[in-house]
Amino acid sequence: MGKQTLAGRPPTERGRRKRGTLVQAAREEFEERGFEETRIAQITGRAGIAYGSFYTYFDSKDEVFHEVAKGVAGEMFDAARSAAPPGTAPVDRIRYATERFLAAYRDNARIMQVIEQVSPRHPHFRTLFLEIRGLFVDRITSGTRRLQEEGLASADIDVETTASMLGGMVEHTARMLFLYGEEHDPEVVVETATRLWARGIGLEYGPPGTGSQGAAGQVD
Amino acid sequence: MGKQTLAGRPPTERGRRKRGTLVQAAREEFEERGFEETRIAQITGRAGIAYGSFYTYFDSKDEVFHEVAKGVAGEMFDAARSAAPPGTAPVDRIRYATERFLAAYRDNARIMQVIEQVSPRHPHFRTLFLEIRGLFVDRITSGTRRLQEEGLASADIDVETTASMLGGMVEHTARMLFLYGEEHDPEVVVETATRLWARGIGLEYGPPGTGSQGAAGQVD
Amino acid sequence: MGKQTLAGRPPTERGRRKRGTLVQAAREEFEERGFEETRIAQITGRAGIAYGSFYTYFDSKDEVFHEVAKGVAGEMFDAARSAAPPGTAPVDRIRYATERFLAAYRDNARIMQVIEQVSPRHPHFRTLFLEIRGLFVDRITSGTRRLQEEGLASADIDVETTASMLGGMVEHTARMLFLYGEEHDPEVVVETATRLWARGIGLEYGPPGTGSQGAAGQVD
Amino acid sequence: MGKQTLAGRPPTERGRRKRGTLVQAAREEFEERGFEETRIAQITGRAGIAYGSFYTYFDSKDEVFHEVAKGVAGEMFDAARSAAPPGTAPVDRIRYATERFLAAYRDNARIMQVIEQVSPRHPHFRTLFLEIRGLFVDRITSGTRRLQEEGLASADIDVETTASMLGGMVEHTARMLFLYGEEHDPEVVVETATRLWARGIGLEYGPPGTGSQGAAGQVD
DNA sequence: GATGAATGAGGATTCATTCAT
DNA sequence: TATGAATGAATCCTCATTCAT
Repeated sequence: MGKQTLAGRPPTERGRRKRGTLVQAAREEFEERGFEETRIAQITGRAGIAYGSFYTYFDSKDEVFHEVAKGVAGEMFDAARSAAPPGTAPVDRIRYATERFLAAYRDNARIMQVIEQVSPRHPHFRTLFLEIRGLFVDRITSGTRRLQEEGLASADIDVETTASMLGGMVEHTARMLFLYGEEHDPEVVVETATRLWARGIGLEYGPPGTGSQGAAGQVD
Repeated sequence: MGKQTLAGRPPTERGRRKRGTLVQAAREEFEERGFEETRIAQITGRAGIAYGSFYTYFDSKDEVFHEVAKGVAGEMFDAARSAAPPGTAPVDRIRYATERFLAAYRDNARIMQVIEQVSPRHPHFRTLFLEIRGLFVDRITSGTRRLQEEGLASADIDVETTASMLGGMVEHTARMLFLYGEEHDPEVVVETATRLWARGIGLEYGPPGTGSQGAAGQVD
Repeated sequence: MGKQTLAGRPPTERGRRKRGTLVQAAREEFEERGFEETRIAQITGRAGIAYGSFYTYFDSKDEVFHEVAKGVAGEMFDAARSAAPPGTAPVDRIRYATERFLAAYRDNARIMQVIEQVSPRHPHFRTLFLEIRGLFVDRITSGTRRLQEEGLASADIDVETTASMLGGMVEHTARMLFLYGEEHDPEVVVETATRLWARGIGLEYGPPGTGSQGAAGQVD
Repeated sequence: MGKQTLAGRPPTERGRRKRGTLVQAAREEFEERGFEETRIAQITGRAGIAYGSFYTYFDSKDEVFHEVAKGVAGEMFDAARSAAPPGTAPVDRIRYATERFLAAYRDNARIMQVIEQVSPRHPHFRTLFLEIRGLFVDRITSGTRRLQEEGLASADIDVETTASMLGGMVEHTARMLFLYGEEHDPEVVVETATRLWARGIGLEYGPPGTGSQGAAGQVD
């Protein structure tokens, strides 16, 4: 990939815009039909660009997909890094993280699914997919460790496994909500997740605003 | 589908056997390569049957896949229905259900993933996939309701949402374990899941064999 | 090349015939348009076979070309091996070899040219091309050596170089005749070639039938 | 061809230089890859000129090739016209012509081959190719005629055919040497060619410097 | 004039399905 | 029924040429 195409960094502003249009169009097509079923002609058609021009900006279908996936990873990473303001109570931190994750997933669920579909046969995407997930789980892991140190979370749990499962719980819920149209009251989902998470690690759960604990703990 | 082929119920014993061989071969190929990447020639090759004979038993590639999926659904349904013996303590029932689910998923994870891959564009498989999942969630729902009635589980939780999330938690864990090779001690996984589940619904969690409650409750 | 196509040895008689038809059609198209300009559709069209069926017999355009070239090489090798009957006088042997070569080249000139065209970028064909030529030159070399031993040909010539040049002379003449339509009386060409060849290696040249020497020498 | 582009005669000095650069770059690319495989982008890349500018100087890929071929023809024509100094002995003239031809061919062999490759489907190049060759053969023809008139060469040979074959012999040798890497001692090649040529037309052959004849004859 | 992006026809190959034996 | 060859639509990618800056 790369050759003499602009693949990567087009010099002109106009080129950059056009490339962006293609990436967006590609993302939408991939979301609607999956990677294999998406035709170059559909992408260029949606972008309002000539067929051949696709290859001015990308060397192959794989390459646009890489680009799309890169963007998604960026968005998800940003979401994973966002933390509640200092001084927030532990349970509220959990609630905050859950809301954040669900919001990020809502916008990216479809394309994440396509990335996952592709991943079994494309190690690169498999890795990317696991990295996105890993970042979330790591946040939960370190947050939980801190709560243990502060004596707020149970000391006898396997933090890694617990974090993996709690993260998975929220992720799976996001999938059911945004990919399979399972219907739940969003508020209830957040509260249920927060309760299961908090109680699961031994925190006293209280509904939003209760501030049932001091402001000491941190989820991430 | 159907035409004048035997698609469905071949009359002779020999035909039935051949059909079964094809379904098994198809399942293996689908697991290894996904639906799109699997070629009819690979299926017949693996089954040791002539290329053209495939169409004696099935009208299309879609049809074998239906057949494969039907089998998987059956296995998963059986697993979902299995319950701990009467008199088992609630936490042990949860543990039992978790173990059962993980075991069933281990054997079917790859093909389940393919079914899921196909589901966005094939309503039939989407439905099937949701039914399999729904059955598990329903078991959890009714089990939890019973525990509430017995005063063992928290009364203030949204049972449907909670069941969906707990089921999702275990399912997601199974995916990570069996599809993405995440490594966890199986015992720890089961115990962590059981703890999160039990505590989440307000049960007192105790390690296996503790029998921390009377034998009254039922998870399913 | 080879995969699961019949590439090489089709089992049924009917298949073999069809394959042969394709090879012949391909040869004709290659002769008319060269390798690059020949389209699969032209080959199948000429053969009266469906487009896709081409790939039942060959894995690629390259492969038919290999097949065609193999046939040509066989014909040329046969021509190179043919020798005048024992007892033929040296000059008559030269005349015989020249006639034989020209006849063989006449039938294969066009396709030989295509093989040559392709050879710069396809080592396989380059080798094949050089082997065909090499065989002719070797025959001349050994024939000339024998004549030297018998004291009929000059002893002071570099046999290898001489053979290469005499062979090239006849080959080049064949090219001009059959590829570029240069017009010469065939009889005159053969006589001129024979004279230049004979005199060049120091033989006494006499017109056909003269039998100017005893029956001792051998060109090959 | 022609339109309103400068195709042909760019007015400014700078334009002429640029055009020349392109022709040279084109020649090198054609030599390395052949006509079909050469891309406009490769030519402009090598020339260090913008892609689009190619069409400022030429109307098409064919046109640069014409230009390249024209240059080659010029060089070859010059070589063909060069003759040994007056007073050189016939055999030395032959030797001289052979050396000249080989030297000219060495520098142009690759591009000549490309011209030949293209010629079957481009009458223009076919003609050009035949003209280059024709010029050499004509020189040989007239030289031989003169030797016949002087009683030095056999009177009973068909001069046209003989000239064609002798020219072809040297040309073919050049091809083997410069295109196919056949290895021969250059001195031996020249001597062998000279001997075959001289003896073939009935001249007494003597090694270089021998000056076996008076200085009367002329090869061209 | 110079530049390099835009255009779209063209072509090799794949493969589910059909069909003749 | 069994077999495997036949079919041809479908798709990705290439690249000479055109054209807007």
